[in-house]
Amino acid sequence: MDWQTHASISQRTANIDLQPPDVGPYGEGDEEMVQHRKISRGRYVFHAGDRFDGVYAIRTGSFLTEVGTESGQEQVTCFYFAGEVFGFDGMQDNLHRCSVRALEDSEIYMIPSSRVRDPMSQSPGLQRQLLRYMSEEIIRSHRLMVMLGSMRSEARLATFLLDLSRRMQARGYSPNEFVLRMSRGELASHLGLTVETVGRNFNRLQEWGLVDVVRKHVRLLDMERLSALVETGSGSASAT
Amino acid sequence: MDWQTHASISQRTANIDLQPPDVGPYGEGDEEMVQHRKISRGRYVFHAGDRFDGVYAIRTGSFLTEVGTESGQEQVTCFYFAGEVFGFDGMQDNLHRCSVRALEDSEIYMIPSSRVRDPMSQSPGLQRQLLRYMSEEIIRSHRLMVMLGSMRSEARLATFLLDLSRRMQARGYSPNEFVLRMSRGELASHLGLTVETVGRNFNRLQEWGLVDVVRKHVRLLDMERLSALVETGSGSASAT
DNA sequence: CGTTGCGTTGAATAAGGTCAAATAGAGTGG
DNA sequence: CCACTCTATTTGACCTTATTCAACGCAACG
Repeated sequence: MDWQTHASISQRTANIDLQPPDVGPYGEGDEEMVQHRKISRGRYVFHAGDRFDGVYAIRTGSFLTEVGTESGQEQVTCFYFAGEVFGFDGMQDNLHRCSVRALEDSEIYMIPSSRVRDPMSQSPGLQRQLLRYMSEEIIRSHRLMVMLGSMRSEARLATFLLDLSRRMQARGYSPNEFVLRMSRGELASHLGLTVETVGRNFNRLQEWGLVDVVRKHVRLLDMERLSALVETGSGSASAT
Repeated sequence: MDWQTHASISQRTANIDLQPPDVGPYGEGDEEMVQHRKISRGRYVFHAGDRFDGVYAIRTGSFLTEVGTESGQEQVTCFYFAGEVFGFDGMQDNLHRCSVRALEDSEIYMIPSSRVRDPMSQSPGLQRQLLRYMSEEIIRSHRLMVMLGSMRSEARLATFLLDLSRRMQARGYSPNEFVLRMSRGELASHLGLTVETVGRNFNRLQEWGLVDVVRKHVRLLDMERLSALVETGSGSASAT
């Protein structure tokens, strides 16, 4: 393991900051023991079954979590991007229940379990931030459940694109134009669809003039109608 | 609001205890400020949009959370039973994002946000317990996403029944025989299916000899094959 | 070039949804 | 206790949607 210890985390990349205009994930005081690590594309941060050592904050890059369906195949549950934090699933009983894989060459910090767990050894800032991130993850998964449960395929894809757009904007990037870091297969798994259906739906959204898709490059042309599609479930009908 | 203040929480009901054989949700020391409240069937603990005041531990009864799909209809995301804790979704920005409704006459404790958030004002026991519950909720929602994403209807129902069985057992009840607290409609919403499909699948599982269902009363006859159904997705084929 | 991994396209199929009607309980008042 | 009502649940016929399975296209790369 190529862990390094850093005295400061102030070197984190420019336009990437945490969503809440707050303290940052590491408190202000003692950053001595925060560890820093590079992960190259396709490599795992941890696997399901691994011991929980701490949670991870993404400095650059992006990741996905997959959960084994016990019948062999893995399903993608979440994506995480720079500035976000993952690994909370291991706190239940010191064992990770999902695997986390890098979608591209990335850099992360680990916040050791001792600092996560022991209220005395941590700054109030860190404590509050972690609770916020966990809460956010719970909210997001509730939303995803609604999506998977009651929406049809185009609406699922539209929801995903809008969520991505929001997160991109929060990170200081354009909300209208971005590059998908994941493959069609990973996306399909995440949305609970097949690759074919995802592809066909990209086509359909393009035909309707809502998006412009070239391979992994996506441009959102009509956020208005994209949102309407999510809410009403209606297709090409103009819902202004 | 019919809140009452109790000096002790030792009066909690007999065979209901927290899953981890641990300290209990309130630490050991200062229980002075833990508040106790009755909620009758159909009433809400809080609605989406309400201010976050704290998290809630269930003393008796059961609850469900619903999330609005912005197109009017609500979808059931989770069920909670005695001994479990809910309300973490509000910690993100002091606003609840889902509503929680009592499935039967129930009793809950509130743990105020001040005690949840401020690491200095709380016992280490409470702190660790809350993190555990949040972690558990994250794990559970990942499982649910897998279920909603990649399983077909019978497998979803089977998964739900097995999860329920596990939770019943954890609370000291029979894992093979229990009463569903929720309506078919609520269950269908939770599983991302229609009431008709849920009903038909109960029939199918009964025809296959896996369960015995009479209205809300459920008996699991063959956990073995029920699990196999989840894992393989195979139907009536004997998969021993 | 040929190969390999991804992504797209098309036709057939099956799973689940939709709609409408029948049935069964639970609650109410006589 | 019985009729009546209201709601929840079940059943059946039909239809929409997404999957399945197969073939094809297209870059990237040796």
